[in-house]
Amino acid sequence: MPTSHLPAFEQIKTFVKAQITSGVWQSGDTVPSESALQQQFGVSRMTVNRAVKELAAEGLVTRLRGSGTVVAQWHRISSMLAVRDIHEEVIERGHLHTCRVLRLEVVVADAALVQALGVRLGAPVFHSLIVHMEDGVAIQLEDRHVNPAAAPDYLTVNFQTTTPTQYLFACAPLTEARYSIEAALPSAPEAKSLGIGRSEPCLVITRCTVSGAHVASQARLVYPGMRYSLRGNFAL
Amino acid sequence: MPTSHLPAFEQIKTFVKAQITSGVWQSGDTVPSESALQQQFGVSRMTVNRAVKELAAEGLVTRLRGSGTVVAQWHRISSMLAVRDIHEEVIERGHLHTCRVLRLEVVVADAALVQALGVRLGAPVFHSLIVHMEDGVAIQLEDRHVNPAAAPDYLTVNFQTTTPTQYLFACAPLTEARYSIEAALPSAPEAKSLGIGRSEPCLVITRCTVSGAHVASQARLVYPGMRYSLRGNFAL
DNA sequence: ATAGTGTAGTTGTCTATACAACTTCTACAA
DNA sequence: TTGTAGAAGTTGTATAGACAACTACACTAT
Repeated sequence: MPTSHLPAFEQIKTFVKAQITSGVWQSGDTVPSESALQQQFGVSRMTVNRAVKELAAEGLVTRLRGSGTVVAQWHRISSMLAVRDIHEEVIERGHLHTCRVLRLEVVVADAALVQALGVRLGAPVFHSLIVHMEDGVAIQLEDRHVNPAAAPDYLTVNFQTTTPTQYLFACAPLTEARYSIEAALPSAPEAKSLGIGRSEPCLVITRCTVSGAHVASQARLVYPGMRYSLRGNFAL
Repeated sequence: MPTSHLPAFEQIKTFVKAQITSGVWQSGDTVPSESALQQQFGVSRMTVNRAVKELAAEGLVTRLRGSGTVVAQWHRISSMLAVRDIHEEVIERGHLHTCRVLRLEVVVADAALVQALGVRLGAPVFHSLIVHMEDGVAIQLEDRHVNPAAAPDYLTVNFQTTTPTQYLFACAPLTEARYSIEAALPSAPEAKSLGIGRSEPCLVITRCTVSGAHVASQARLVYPGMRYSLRGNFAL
Protein backbone atom coordinates (compact mmCIF):
# COMPACT_ATOMS: atom_id res chain seq x y z
CA MET A 1 0.00 0.00 0.00
CA PRO A 2 1.74 3.19 -1.13
CA THR A 3 0.88 5.34 1.88
CA SER A 4 3.26 7.98 0.60
CA HIS A 5 0.85 8.70 -2.25
CA LEU A 6 -2.13 9.07 0.03
CA PRO A 7 -3.29 12.57 0.91
CA ALA A 8 -1.61 14.01 3.97
CA PHE A 9 -4.80 14.01 6.04
CA GLU A 10 -5.27 10.31 5.29
CA GLN A 11 -1.75 9.55 6.42
CA ILE A 12 -2.40 11.32 9.68
CA LYS A 13 -5.64 9.40 10.15
CA THR A 14 -3.84 6.15 9.44
CA PHE A 15 -1.16 7.02 11.97
CA VAL A 16 -3.65 7.80 14.72
CA LYS A 17 -5.69 4.69 13.94
CA ALA A 18 -2.55 2.57 14.12
CA GLN A 19 -1.66 3.96 17.53
CA ILE A 20 -5.14 3.10 18.77
CA THR A 21 -5.49 -0.35 17.24
CA SER A 22 -2.01 -1.37 18.32
CA GLY A 23 -2.88 -0.43 21.87
CA VAL A 24 -0.19 2.23 22.22
CA TRP A 25 -2.93 4.77 22.87
CA GLN A 26 -5.67 3.27 25.04
CA SER A 27 -9.21 4.38 25.73
CA GLY A 28 -9.13 7.64 27.62
CA ASP A 29 -5.57 8.53 26.65
CA THR A 30 -5.08 12.01 25.28
CA VAL A 31 -4.23 12.39 21.63
CA PRO A 32 -1.49 14.92 20.73
CA SER A 33 -2.86 18.38 20.09
CA GLU A 34 -3.31 19.70 16.60
CA SER A 35 -0.23 21.89 16.87
CA ALA A 36 1.85 18.91 18.01
CA LEU A 37 0.70 16.74 15.10
CA GLN A 38 1.20 19.71 12.80
CA GLN A 39 4.88 19.89 13.73
CA GLN A 40 5.29 16.11 13.66
CA PHE A 41 3.97 15.78 10.13
CA GLY A 42 5.08 19.15 8.80
CA VAL A 43 1.66 20.15 7.50
CA SER A 44 -0.66 23.04 8.18
CA ARG A 45 -3.04 22.95 11.10
CA MET A 46 -6.06 22.81 8.79
CA THR A 47 -4.87 19.47 7.46
CA VAL A 48 -4.42 18.04 10.95
CA ASN A 49 -7.80 19.47 11.90
CA ARG A 50 -9.47 17.69 9.04
CA ALA A 51 -7.87 14.38 9.92
CA VAL A 52 -8.80 14.48 13.59
CA LYS A 53 -12.23 15.91 12.91
CA GLU A 54 -13.03 12.98 10.65
CA LEU A 55 -11.78 10.51 13.25
CA ALA A 56 -14.12 12.17 15.73
CA ALA A 57 -17.00 11.81 13.26
CA GLU A 58 -16.16 8.12 12.97
CA GLY A 59 -16.34 7.80 16.72
CA LEU A 60 -12.72 6.81 17.32
CA VAL A 61 -11.83 9.90 19.33
CA THR A 62 -13.71 12.47 21.36
CA ARG A 63 -12.90 16.14 21.13
CA LEU A 64 -13.63 18.95 23.56
CA ARG A 65 -12.95 22.52 22.67
CA GLY A 66 -10.50 24.09 25.06
CA SER A 67 -9.54 20.76 26.54
CA GLY A 68 -8.19 18.40 23.94
CA THR A 69 -8.73 15.11 22.14
CA VAL A 70 -8.93 11.71 23.80
CA VAL A 71 -9.31 8.16 22.49
CA ALA A 72 -13.01 7.28 22.64
CA GLN A 73 -14.30 4.84 25.22
CA TRP A 74 -16.17 2.51 22.91
CA HIS A 75 -15.69 2.04 19.27
CA ARG A 76 -18.79 1.65 17.23
CA ILE A 77 -20.05 -0.62 14.57
CA SER A 78 -21.68 1.63 12.07
CA SER A 79 -23.46 4.21 14.12
CA MET A 80 -26.26 1.96 15.18
CA LEU A 81 -24.86 -1.30 16.40
CA ALA A 82 -22.34 -0.10 18.92
CA VAL A 83 -20.18 -2.76 20.44
CA ARG A 84 -21.48 -1.93 23.85
CA ASP A 85 -21.30 -3.57 27.14
CA ILE A 86 -24.51 -5.17 28.36
CA HIS A 87 -23.66 -3.96 31.85
CA GLU A 88 -23.54 -0.32 30.78
CA GLU A 89 -26.69 -0.77 28.75
CA VAL A 90 -28.67 -2.02 31.72
CA ILE A 91 -27.24 0.59 34.09
CA GLU A 92 -28.15 3.27 31.57
CA ARG A 93 -31.78 2.18 31.78
CA GLY A 94 -31.57 2.64 35.53
CA HIS A 95 -31.82 -1.06 36.32
CA LEU A 96 -29.77 -3.61 38.17
CA HIS A 97 -27.40 -5.82 36.26
CA THR A 98 -26.39 -9.21 37.58
CA CYS A 99 -25.01 -12.29 35.91
CA ARG A 100 -24.50 -15.97 36.44
CA VAL A 101 -21.40 -17.70 35.09
CA LEU A 102 -22.49 -21.12 33.88
CA ARG A 103 -19.23 -22.16 32.30
CA LEU A 104 -15.66 -20.93 32.27
CA GLU A 105 -13.33 -23.49 30.80
CA VAL A 106 -10.85 -24.59 28.20
CA VAL A 107 -12.19 -26.53 25.26
CA VAL A 108 -10.50 -28.13 22.28
CA ALA A 109 -10.97 -26.42 18.94
CA ASP A 110 -13.27 -28.27 16.61
CA ALA A 111 -13.73 -27.55 12.92
CA ALA A 112 -16.15 -24.66 13.51
CA LEU A 113 -13.77 -22.91 15.90
CA VAL A 114 -10.85 -23.42 13.54
CA GLN A 115 -12.89 -21.63 10.92
CA ALA A 116 -14.04 -18.84 13.20
CA LEU A 117 -10.96 -18.10 15.27
CA GLY A 118 -8.18 -19.17 12.96
CA VAL A 119 -6.59 -21.54 15.47
CA ARG A 120 -5.29 -25.03 14.77
CA LEU A 121 -7.48 -28.08 15.09
CA GLY A 122 -7.26 -29.41 18.62
CA ALA A 123 -5.72 -26.20 20.00
CA PRO A 124 -7.03 -24.95 23.36
CA VAL A 125 -9.72 -22.29 23.25
CA PHE A 126 -11.32 -20.46 26.19
CA HIS A 127 -15.05 -20.76 26.55
CA SER A 128 -17.46 -18.82 28.74
CA LEU A 129 -21.20 -19.12 29.08
CA ILE A 130 -22.86 -16.33 31.02
CA VAL A 131 -26.47 -15.34 31.63
CA HIS A 132 -27.01 -11.61 32.03
CA MET A 133 -30.00 -10.41 34.00
CA GLU A 134 -31.77 -7.10 34.24
CA ASP A 135 -33.54 -6.71 37.57
CA GLY A 136 -33.33 -10.47 37.98
CA VAL A 137 -34.82 -11.32 34.59
CA ALA A 138 -32.59 -13.05 32.05
CA ILE A 139 -32.17 -10.89 28.96
CA GLN A 140 -29.02 -12.22 27.32
CA LEU A 141 -27.19 -15.49 27.07
CA GLU A 142 -23.59 -14.87 26.11
CA ASP A 143 -21.85 -17.87 24.64
CA ARG A 144 -18.29 -16.81 23.90
CA HIS A 145 -15.16 -18.46 22.57
CA VAL A 146 -11.92 -16.57 23.06
CA ASN A 147 -8.60 -16.95 21.30
CA PRO A 148 -5.94 -17.50 24.01
CA ALA A 149 -3.45 -15.57 21.90
CA ALA A 150 -5.53 -12.42 22.29
CA ALA A 151 -6.40 -12.73 25.97
CA PRO A 152 -4.15 -15.25 27.78
CA ASP A 153 -5.58 -14.48 31.23
CA TYR A 154 -9.23 -14.73 30.26
CA LEU A 155 -9.98 -17.61 32.62
CA THR A 156 -8.73 -15.76 35.68
CA VAL A 157 -11.08 -12.80 35.29
CA ASN A 158 -13.85 -12.37 37.83
CA PHE A 159 -16.87 -11.97 35.60
CA GLN A 160 -19.06 -10.93 38.51
CA THR A 161 -17.34 -7.54 38.43
CA THR A 162 -16.05 -7.33 34.87
CA THR A 163 -17.95 -8.35 31.76
CA PRO A 164 -16.17 -10.21 28.98
CA THR A 165 -16.78 -7.24 26.68
CA GLN A 166 -15.08 -4.88 29.10
CA TYR A 167 -12.12 -7.18 29.62
CA LEU A 168 -11.59 -7.92 25.95
CA PHE A 169 -11.77 -4.26 25.05
CA ALA A 170 -9.05 -3.53 27.56
CA CYS A 171 -6.60 -6.26 26.54
CA ALA A 172 -7.36 -6.66 22.83
CA PRO A 173 -8.24 -3.35 21.12
CA LEU A 174 -10.94 -3.82 18.51
CA THR A 175 -9.92 -3.36 14.91
CA GLU A 176 -12.65 -5.15 13.01
CA ALA A 177 -15.94 -6.87 13.61
CA ARG A 178 -18.44 -8.91 11.66
CA TYR A 179 -21.91 -9.60 12.85
CA SER A 180 -25.18 -11.05 11.79
CA ILE A 181 -28.65 -10.73 13.26
CA GLU A 182 -31.21 -13.43 12.85
CA ALA A 183 -34.26 -14.94 14.42
CA ALA A 184 -34.05 -18.47 15.73
CA LEU A 185 -35.47 -20.81 18.32
CA PRO A 186 -33.30 -21.48 21.34
CA SER A 187 -31.76 -24.88 21.86
CA ALA A 188 -32.97 -26.83 24.86
CA PRO A 189 -30.12 -25.77 27.18
CA GLU A 190 -30.36 -22.19 25.97
CA ALA A 191 -34.07 -22.07 26.74
CA LYS A 192 -33.42 -23.52 30.16
CA SER A 193 -30.68 -21.01 30.93
CA LEU A 194 -32.84 -18.10 29.91
CA GLY A 195 -35.91 -19.45 31.62
CA ILE A 196 -38.08 -19.39 28.52
CA GLY A 197 -39.93 -21.93 26.47
CA ARG A 198 -38.31 -23.75 23.59
CA SER A 199 -40.83 -22.29 21.17
CA GLU A 200 -40.18 -18.67 22.11
CA PRO A 201 -38.35 -16.97 19.26
CA CYS A 202 -35.06 -15.27 20.04
CA LEU A 203 -32.96 -12.59 18.46
CA VAL A 204 -29.53 -14.05 17.86
CA ILE A 205 -26.56 -11.79 17.27
CA THR A 206 -23.38 -13.53 16.23
CA ARG A 207 -20.34 -11.36 16.44
CA CYS A 208 -16.77 -12.02 15.52
CA THR A 209 -14.21 -9.46 16.68
CA VAL A 210 -10.73 -9.03 15.30
CA SER A 211 -7.85 -7.44 17.16
CA GLY A 212 -4.73 -6.89 15.13
CA ALA A 213 -3.65 -10.16 13.57
CA HIS A 214 -5.88 -12.37 15.72
CA VAL A 215 -9.55 -13.12 15.68
CA ALA A 216 -9.98 -12.32 19.34
CA SER A 217 -13.35 -13.81 20.04
CA GLN A 218 -16.58 -15.10 18.70
CA ALA A 219 -19.77 -14.46 20.60
CA ARG A 220 -23.27 -15.79 20.19
CA LEU A 221 -25.70 -13.51 21.99
CA VAL A 222 -29.22 -14.85 22.46
CA TYR A 223 -31.98 -12.44 23.48
CA PRO A 224 -35.49 -13.59 24.32
CA GLY A 225 -37.73 -12.07 21.68
CA MET A 226 -40.32 -10.92 24.16
CA ARG A 227 -37.85 -9.04 26.30
CA TYR A 228 -35.57 -7.34 23.84
CA SER A 229 -35.64 -5.43 20.59
CA LEU A 230 -33.11 -3.39 18.70
CA ARG A 231 -34.31 0.11 18.10
CA GLY A 232 -33.01 2.85 15.92
CA ASN A 233 -33.82 6.29 14.76
CA PHE A 234 -32.79 8.33 11.82
CA ALA A 235 -33.42 11.99 11.12
CA LEU A 236 -32.79 13.60 7.77
CA MET B 1 -34.17 27.93 16.20
CA PRO B 2 -31.84 30.85 15.55
CA THR B 3 -30.34 29.67 12.30
CA SER B 4 -28.64 33.03 11.89
CA HIS B 5 -26.37 32.18 14.81
CA LEU B 6 -25.42 28.83 13.39
CA PRO B 7 -22.07 28.49 11.64
CA ALA B 8 -22.15 29.30 7.95
CA PHE B 9 -21.43 25.74 6.87
CA GLU B 10 -24.38 24.53 8.97
CA GLN B 11 -26.68 27.03 7.33
CA ILE B 12 -25.64 25.79 3.92
CA LYS B 13 -26.20 22.19 4.99
CA THR B 14 -29.62 23.11 6.32
CA PHE B 15 -30.49 24.84 3.07
CA VAL B 16 -29.51 21.87 0.94
CA LYS B 17 -31.30 19.45 3.23
CA ALA B 18 -34.44 21.55 3.05
CA GLN B 19 -34.38 21.54 -0.75
CA ILE B 20 -34.10 17.76 -0.70
CA THR B 21 -36.67 17.00 1.99
CA SER B 22 -39.18 19.42 0.50
CA GLY B 23 -38.84 17.66 -2.82
CA VAL B 24 -37.59 20.70 -4.73
CA TRP B 25 -34.46 18.75 -5.52
CA GLN B 26 -35.26 15.11 -6.28
CA SER B 27 -33.08 12.04 -6.42
CA GLY B 28 -30.67 12.38 -9.31
CA ASP B 29 -31.00 16.14 -9.63
CA THR B 30 -27.76 18.07 -9.74
CA VAL B 31 -26.86 20.24 -6.77
CA PRO B 32 -25.44 23.70 -7.55
CA SER B 33 -21.67 23.70 -7.84
CA GLU B 34 -19.48 24.92 -5.03
CA SER B 35 -18.79 28.19 -6.78
CA ALA B 36 -22.51 28.78 -7.31
CA LEU B 37 -23.27 28.17 -3.64
CA GLN B 38 -20.28 30.28 -2.72
CA GLN B 39 -21.75 33.28 -4.54
CA GLN B 40 -25.26 32.58 -3.27
CA PHE B 41 -24.20 32.57 0.38
CA GLY B 42 -21.30 35.00 0.12
CA VAL B 43 -18.79 32.70 1.79
CA SER B 44 -15.49 31.21 0.76
CA ARG B 45 -15.32 28.03 -1.26
CA MET B 46 -13.75 26.10 1.61
CA THR B 47 -16.86 26.72 3.68
CA VAL B 48 -19.15 25.47 0.92
CA ASN B 49 -16.82 22.54 0.38
CA ARG B 50 -17.07 21.55 4.03
CA ALA B 51 -20.86 21.72 3.99
CA VAL B 52 -21.30 19.61 0.87
CA LYS B 53 -18.54 17.22 1.83
CA GLU B 54 -20.31 16.47 5.10
CA LEU B 55 -23.60 15.95 3.31
CA ALA B 56 -21.83 13.47 1.06
CA ALA B 57 -20.44 11.69 4.13
CA GLU B 58 -23.98 11.48 5.51
CA GLY B 59 -25.09 9.88 2.27
CA LEU B 60 -27.51 12.60 1.17
CA VAL B 61 -25.61 13.56 -1.95
CA THR B 62 -23.09 11.90 -4.23
CA ARG B 63 -20.07 13.79 -5.52
CA LEU B 64 -17.88 13.06 -8.52
CA ARG B 65 -14.75 15.03 -9.17
CA GLY B 66 -14.89 16.78 -12.48
CA SER B 67 -18.57 16.16 -12.87
CA GLY B 68 -20.55 17.61 -10.02
CA THR B 69 -22.84 16.83 -7.10
CA VAL B 70 -26.20 15.08 -7.35
CA VAL B 71 -28.88 14.19 -4.83
CA ALA B 72 -28.30 10.59 -3.76
CA GLN B 73 -30.57 7.80 -4.89
CA TRP B 74 -31.32 6.26 -1.53
CA HIS B 75 -31.02 7.84 1.81
CA ARG B 76 -29.67 5.67 4.52
CA ILE B 77 -30.54 4.88 8.05
CA SER B 78 -27.28 4.94 9.88
CA SER B 79 -24.81 3.34 7.58
CA MET B 80 -25.99 -0.15 8.20
CA LEU B 81 -29.73 -0.25 7.93
CA ALA B 82 -30.22 1.43 4.61
CA VAL B 83 -33.80 2.04 3.63
CA ARG B 84 -33.35 -0.12 0.61
CA ASP B 85 -35.66 -1.59 -1.85
CA ILE B 86 -36.15 -5.34 -1.61
CA HIS B 87 -36.23 -5.45 -5.39
CA GLU B 88 -32.77 -3.94 -5.71
CA GLU B 89 -31.49 -6.14 -2.94
CA VAL B 90 -32.57 -9.33 -4.70
CA ILE B 91 -31.34 -8.14 -8.09
CA GLU B 92 -27.99 -7.32 -6.52
CA ARG B 93 -27.64 -10.93 -5.43
CA GLY B 94 -28.23 -11.93 -9.04
CA HIS B 95 -31.60 -13.49 -8.40
CA LEU B 96 -35.10 -13.05 -9.72
CA HIS B 97 -37.52 -10.89 -7.80
CA THR B 98 -41.26 -11.42 -8.08
CA CYS B 99 -44.12 -10.47 -5.84
CA ARG B 100 -47.72 -11.26 -5.16
CA VAL B 101 -50.13 -8.53 -4.13
CA LEU B 102 -52.47 -10.06 -1.56
CA ARG B 103 -54.29 -6.89 -0.60
CA LEU B 104 -54.53 -3.34 -1.90
CA GLU B 105 -57.35 -1.48 -0.25
CA VAL B 106 -58.68 1.34 1.86
CA VAL B 107 -59.19 0.65 5.53
CA VAL B 108 -60.55 2.75 8.35
CA ALA B 109 -58.06 4.01 10.91
CA ASP B 110 -58.26 2.24 14.24
CA ALA B 111 -56.56 3.36 17.43
CA ALA B 112 -53.22 1.82 16.50
CA LEU B 113 -53.13 3.57 13.14
CA VAL B 114 -54.14 6.87 14.73
CA GLN B 115 -51.14 6.51 16.99
CA ALA B 116 -48.74 5.46 14.23
CA LEU B 117 -49.75 7.67 11.34
CA GLY B 118 -51.23 10.67 13.11
CA VAL B 119 -54.54 10.53 11.26
CA ARG B 120 -57.99 10.96 12.82
CA LEU B 121 -59.96 8.00 14.10
CA GLY B 122 -62.06 6.58 11.28
CA ALA B 123 -60.11 8.37 8.56
CA PRO B 124 -59.30 6.37 5.42
CA VAL B 125 -55.85 4.77 5.26
CA PHE B 126 -54.32 2.82 2.38
CA HIS B 127 -53.25 -0.70 3.08
CA SER B 128 -51.14 -3.06 1.03
CA LEU B 129 -50.05 -6.60 1.76
CA ILE B 130 -47.40 -7.98 -0.55
CA VAL B 131 -45.28 -11.12 -0.54
CA HIS B 132 -41.83 -10.70 -2.08
CA MET B 133 -40.09 -13.70 -3.53
CA GLU B 134 -36.50 -14.45 -4.45
CA ASP B 135 -36.29 -17.08 -7.16
CA GLY B 136 -39.82 -18.09 -6.28
CA VAL B 137 -39.22 -18.47 -2.55
CA ALA B 138 -41.01 -16.07 -0.22
CA ILE B 139 -38.50 -13.99 1.73
CA GLN B 140 -40.48 -10.97 2.89
CA LEU B 141 -44.04 -10.19 3.82
CA GLU B 142 -44.61 -6.47 3.56
CA ASP B 143 -47.63 -5.25 5.51
CA ARG B 144 -47.86 -1.51 4.92
CA HIS B 145 -50.20 1.27 5.92
CA VAL B 146 -49.88 4.52 4.00
CA ASN B 147 -51.08 7.99 4.90
CA PRO B 148 -53.22 9.23 1.96
CA ALA B 149 -51.95 12.75 2.58
CA ALA B 150 -48.44 11.65 1.66
CA ALA B 151 -49.25 9.47 -1.35
CA PRO B 152 -52.79 10.12 -2.69
CA ASP B 153 -52.41 7.82 -5.71
CA TYR B 154 -50.98 4.87 -3.82
CA LEU B 155 -53.81 2.53 -4.77
CA THR B 156 -53.38 3.08 -8.50
CA VAL B 157 -49.75 1.98 -8.59
CA ASN B 158 -48.89 -1.27 -10.34
CA PHE B 159 -46.87 -3.05 -7.71
CA GLN B 160 -45.79 -5.73 -10.16
CA THR B 161 -43.42 -3.21 -11.70
CA THR B 162 -42.87 -0.73 -8.87
CA THR B 163 -42.31 -1.60 -5.23
CA PRO B 164 -43.99 0.46 -2.51
CA THR B 165 -40.57 1.56 -1.30
CA GLN B 166 -39.69 2.90 -4.75
CA TYR B 167 -43.00 4.67 -5.14
CA LEU B 168 -42.98 6.24 -1.70
CA PHE B 169 -39.43 7.47 -2.12
CA ALA B 170 -40.42 9.20 -5.30
CA CYS B 171 -43.55 10.95 -4.06
CA ALA B 172 -42.75 11.49 -0.39
CA PRO B 173 -39.08 12.28 0.25
CA LEU B 174 -37.83 10.66 3.44
CA THR B 175 -36.95 12.98 6.28
CA GLU B 176 -37.05 10.72 9.28
CA ALA B 177 -37.44 7.08 10.18
CA ARG B 178 -37.84 4.99 13.28
CA TYR B 179 -37.41 1.26 13.30
CA SER B 180 -37.18 -1.69 15.57
CA ILE B 181 -35.92 -5.20 14.99
CA GLU B 182 -37.25 -8.11 16.95
CA ALA B 183 -37.82 -11.83 16.81
CA ALA B 184 -41.37 -13.11 16.81
CA LEU B 185 -43.53 -15.94 15.63
CA PRO B 186 -45.69 -15.26 12.60
CA SER B 187 -49.44 -15.05 12.92
CA ALA B 188 -51.45 -17.77 11.21
CA PRO B 189 -52.15 -15.75 8.04
CA GLU B 190 -48.56 -14.51 7.93
CA ALA B 191 -47.24 -18.04 8.12
CA LYS B 192 -49.59 -19.11 5.38
CA SER B 193 -48.58 -16.22 3.12
CA LEU B 194 -44.90 -16.96 3.57
CA GLY B 195 -45.37 -20.69 3.25
CA ILE B 196 -43.74 -21.48 6.57
CA GLY B 197 -44.81 -23.15 9.77
CA ARG B 198 -46.35 -21.18 12.61
CA SER B 199 -43.52 -22.15 14.90
CA GLU B 200 -40.77 -20.90 12.64
CA PRO B 201 -39.23 -17.75 14.16
CA CYS B 202 -39.19 -14.62 12.04
CA LEU B 203 -37.19 -11.44 12.00
CA VAL B 204 -39.67 -8.57 12.21
CA ILE B 205 -38.64 -5.08 11.22
CA THR B 206 -41.16 -2.39 11.98
CA ARG B 207 -40.42 0.89 10.28
CA CYS B 208 -42.18 4.20 10.45
CA THR B 209 -41.15 6.79 7.87
CA VAL B 210 -41.78 10.51 8.10
CA SER B 211 -41.92 12.86 5.15
CA GLY B 212 -42.13 16.51 6.01
CA ALA B 213 -45.11 17.10 8.29
CA HIS B 214 -46.72 13.70 7.69
CA VAL B 215 -45.97 10.24 8.89
CA ALA B 216 -45.95 8.79 5.39
CA SER B 217 -46.17 5.11 6.12
CA GLN B 218 -45.75 2.34 8.60
CA ALA B 219 -44.42 -0.98 7.44
CA ARG B 220 -44.16 -4.33 9.16
CA LEU B 221 -41.64 -6.49 7.33
CA VAL B 222 -41.60 -10.16 8.26
CA TYR B 223 -38.65 -12.29 7.19
CA PRO B 224 -38.54 -16.07 7.70
CA GLY B 225 -35.69 -16.69 10.12
CA MET B 226 -34.25 -19.56 8.11
CA ARG B 227 -34.05 -17.58 4.90
CA TYR B 228 -32.83 -14.18 5.95
CA SER B 229 -30.32 -12.53 8.24
CA LEU B 230 -29.02 -9.02 8.58
CA ARG B 231 -25.31 -8.88 8.18
CA GLY B 232 -22.84 -6.15 8.85
CA ASN B 233 -19.19 -5.46 8.92
CA PHE B 234 -17.02 -2.93 10.62
CA ALA B 235 -13.37 -2.22 10.04
CA LEU B 236 -11.21 -0.09 12.31
C1' DA C 1 -17.66 9.04 -39.34
C1' DT C 2 -13.81 8.55 -36.05
C1' DA C 3 -10.16 9.57 -33.18
C1' DG C 4 -7.66 12.84 -30.87
C1' DT C 5 -7.05 17.48 -28.72
C1' DG C 6 -8.02 21.27 -26.07
C1' DT C 7 -10.73 23.97 -22.94
C1' DA C 8 -13.94 25.13 -19.43
C1' DG C 9 -16.01 23.58 -15.38
C1' DT C 10 -16.02 20.83 -11.09
C1' DT C 11 -14.32 18.63 -7.06
C1' DG C 12 -10.06 17.19 -4.02
C1' DT C 13 -6.42 18.74 -1.41
C1' DC C 14 -3.41 21.95 0.95
C1' DT C 15 -1.44 26.36 2.84
C1' DA C 16 -0.97 30.32 6.01
C1' DT C 17 -3.49 33.14 8.74
C1' DA C 18 -6.95 34.92 11.79
C1' DC C 19 -10.23 35.22 15.30
C1' DA C 20 -13.70 33.09 18.43
C1' DA C 21 -15.01 30.02 22.14
C1' DC C 22 -13.84 27.23 25.62
C1' DT C 23 -10.93 24.73 29.38
C1' DT C 24 -7.39 24.50 32.58
C1' DC C 25 -4.23 26.17 35.58
C1' DT C 26 -1.75 29.77 38.04
C1' DA C 27 -1.35 33.93 40.54
C1' DC C 28 -3.17 37.20 43.22
C1' DA C 29 -6.44 39.43 46.25
C1' DA C 30 -10.10 39.39 49.65
C1' DT D 1 -9.70 29.44 52.48
C1' DT D 2 -12.09 31.29 48.90
C1' DG D 3 -12.94 33.74 44.83
C1' DT D 4 -11.52 36.37 40.89
C1' DA D 5 -8.72 37.56 37.10
C1' DG D 6 -5.79 36.41 33.69
C1' DA D 7 -2.65 33.75 30.76
C1' DA D 8 -1.74 29.75 28.11
C1' DG D 9 -3.31 26.05 25.53
C1' DT D 10 -6.84 23.75 22.66
C1' DT D 11 -10.44 23.18 19.34
C1' DG D 12 -14.10 25.48 16.07
C1' DT D 13 -14.81 28.24 12.26
C1' DA D 14 -13.74 31.03 8.30
C1' DT D 15 -10.96 33.32 4.56
C1' DA D 16 -8.41 33.85 0.04
C1' DG D 17 -5.71 31.67 -2.79
C1' DA D 18 -3.39 27.88 -5.23
C1' DC D 19 -2.68 23.71 -7.77
C1' DA D 20 -4.02 18.91 -8.97
C1' DA D 21 -7.17 15.53 -10.87
C1' DC D 22 -10.88 14.55 -13.31
C1' DT D 23 -15.18 15.05 -16.49
C1' DA D 24 -17.83 16.65 -20.17
C1' DC D 25 -18.07 18.81 -24.28
C1' DA D 26 -16.86 21.17 -28.44
C1' DC D 27 -13.68 21.33 -31.99
C1' DT D 28 -10.27 19.68 -35.28
C1' DA D 29 -7.65 16.67 -38.13
C1' DT D 30 -7.63 12.35 -40.12
